[in-house]
Amino acid sequence: MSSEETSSDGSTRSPAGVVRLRDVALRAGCSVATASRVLNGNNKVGKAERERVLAAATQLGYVPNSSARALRSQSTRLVGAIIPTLDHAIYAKMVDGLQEQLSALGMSLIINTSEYDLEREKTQARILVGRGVESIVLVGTEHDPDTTRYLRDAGVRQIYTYTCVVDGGDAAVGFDNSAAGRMIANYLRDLNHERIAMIAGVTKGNDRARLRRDGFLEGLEASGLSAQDVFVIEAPYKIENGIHAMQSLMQTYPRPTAVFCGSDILAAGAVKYCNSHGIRIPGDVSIVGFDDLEIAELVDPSLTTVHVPAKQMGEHAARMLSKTPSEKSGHDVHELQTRLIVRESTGPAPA
Amino acid sequence: MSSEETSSDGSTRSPAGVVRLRDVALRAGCSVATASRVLNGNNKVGKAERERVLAAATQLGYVPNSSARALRSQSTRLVGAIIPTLDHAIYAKMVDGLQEQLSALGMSLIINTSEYDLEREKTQARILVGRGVESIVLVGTEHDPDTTRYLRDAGVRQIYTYTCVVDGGDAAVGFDNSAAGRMIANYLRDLNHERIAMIAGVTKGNDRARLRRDGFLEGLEASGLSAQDVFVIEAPYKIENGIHAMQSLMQTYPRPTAVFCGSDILAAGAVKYCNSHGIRIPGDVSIVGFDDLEIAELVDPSLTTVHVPAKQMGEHAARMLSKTPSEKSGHDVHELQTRLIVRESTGPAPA
DNA sequence: CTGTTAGCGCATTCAC
DNA sequence: GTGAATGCGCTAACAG
Repeated sequence: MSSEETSSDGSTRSPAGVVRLRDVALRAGCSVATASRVLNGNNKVGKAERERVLAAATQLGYVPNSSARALRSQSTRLVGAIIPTLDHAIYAKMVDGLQEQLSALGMSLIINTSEYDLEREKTQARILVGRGVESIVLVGTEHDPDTTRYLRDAGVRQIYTYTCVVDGGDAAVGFDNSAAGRMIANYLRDLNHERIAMIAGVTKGNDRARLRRDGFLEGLEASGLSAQDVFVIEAPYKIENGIHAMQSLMQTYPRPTAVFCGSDILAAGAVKYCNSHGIRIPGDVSIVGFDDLEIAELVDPSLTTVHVPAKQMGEHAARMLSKTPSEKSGHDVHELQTRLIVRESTGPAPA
Repeated sequence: MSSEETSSDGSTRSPAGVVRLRDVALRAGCSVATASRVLNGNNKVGKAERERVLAAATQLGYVPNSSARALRSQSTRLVGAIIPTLDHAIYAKMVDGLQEQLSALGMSLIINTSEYDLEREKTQARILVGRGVESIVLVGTEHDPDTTRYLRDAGVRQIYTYTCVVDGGDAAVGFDNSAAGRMIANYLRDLNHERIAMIAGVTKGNDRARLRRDGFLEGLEASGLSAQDVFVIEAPYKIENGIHAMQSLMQTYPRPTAVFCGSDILAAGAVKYCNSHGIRIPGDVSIVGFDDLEIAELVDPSLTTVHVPAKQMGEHAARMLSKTPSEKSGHDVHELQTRLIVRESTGPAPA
């Protein structure tokens, strides 16, 4: 049995009605090679021939088979991204920007989620390599050494995001988490807070959370406060965790007068706890978030937080990817600026 | 020049360090055909041979080249999704669930965004077909006829989400937007509200927004209220739009005592407006949202809203995709249940 | 400028 | 059961 059918107009088509390059060439009266050249913008083709090919392609609605193209040319224009989860606006925004730019640059994006698990990340990386991605966008600098090595061996470019540290990767676009932490430390100290606590994200396998915390503690030390006295609770980025962590903190003695949260999500939970327990913000306690998500403006009082340009980060990563690595000599780091957004949730330490 | 290198152990590898099936076969001491059979679960292979192949594959870290596999087998195990934007939790959650299940089922996901533009959606669909996706997940039932026809001609399955209406598609997983609208109408009427308004999403090109509105108006009519008297404002799902729309509504006379918002985002804006203008919720006005996002619980007062099982929707879509269409006779619709979540933002109409 | 030729890596038919 | 041979659709080298 033949896998082809001969339709009434004499052309030969695949069963699914998919138009192949051969069909275009047939209609244009040239060889597939010529048709291929035209469709790939190769200049060395006669004007008349070129026009006929273009016309045929349009009329037939030709769409190149990217599997074949990829197999042959070793170029897929495919990029992969492995992020912790899409169910967190800070990552969804980044991916949104990444996708948008990539699409404009003629590349496609395959996404996978790791659920903050470096093991899972490794598995997903292998899958993406199998899919033929030429680059891979990862979150943060900390990864399983196997992952990094594997990707390097496979010739896949690694772009780290939300960080400025390239380490084993090829490029990074993000911001200085440690400096952001220090900035908050200074801000709270300038408001005369002395009893300060932090609700951090889980630092295991998460360098962003760790650097934020460390930078914060460093900043406090530098201002004459002992980091020993700073109570730090770690919790996954969920509202309930913010609530419970704040509850724990409010039961310590002496109570902190300021709490820095590693994410607006945690901060929103903290605010919720205070509101429902008669703890005034910022009268009794000041709360600082991180990320500047929509919720920062919606909670009452609105959150003082650190703005993270997530979408721009994704867009910039896409642009980095569109450049061939050779254009860039060695490691390529692009630092974006975070900035403190002062709203209603912070104030001077109570007298 | 050869494109291969002979490494010290005598095996032949591609320059990029990628392991091919040939390498596995070589190490296992069999032909590529046998290796292929083993790796594809073909039964007709001797036990000893099978074990050796499996071992070799593991040791070498073999990952099949999916371009080659796709080209040969005409099966890519690739699915595409076109959603309005990732910068809206309701879609990000769905994609999160979709991706997770797809990954577990050995399929990969390419995402594209349309920004609520049906023209853009058409373009993205062509790109995805070129990428070889076997199915495509779309949001809603309303699409450019060209898109629908094109996908059908290309043999690509269309799964619609957030809706129960298949129309030109092959399957749908979602909920009854119209029924949800009616449910809210009944709920507000039971609370004795008579002056009722709505802040809807943009209905052009968005059947979900339109059905929600129409169902709501139908429900009000059925309860004896004239839809003529119901003021409806349309606005994109942005907080500021919720603020401005609420401002407009509060300047009408007589003021509505209840406002149904087509999204929690709009509702959150509405709440924010009221809070900053001394309008009591629900004392002066009741507000109902839609989606049940995290913000619904964070705003003060917390939002009465309609719960939409976005993540489950994505998960279910993935499962539908894993079944071959032939297993399902014709159109396949899966309806998920929405439910009313009553919180603090609603109460009886003021006397 | 254009056509002919030769694979990319893999699954699969056909012999054995 | 197993291996050799074939070609999926396309691009790139090589002739002409």
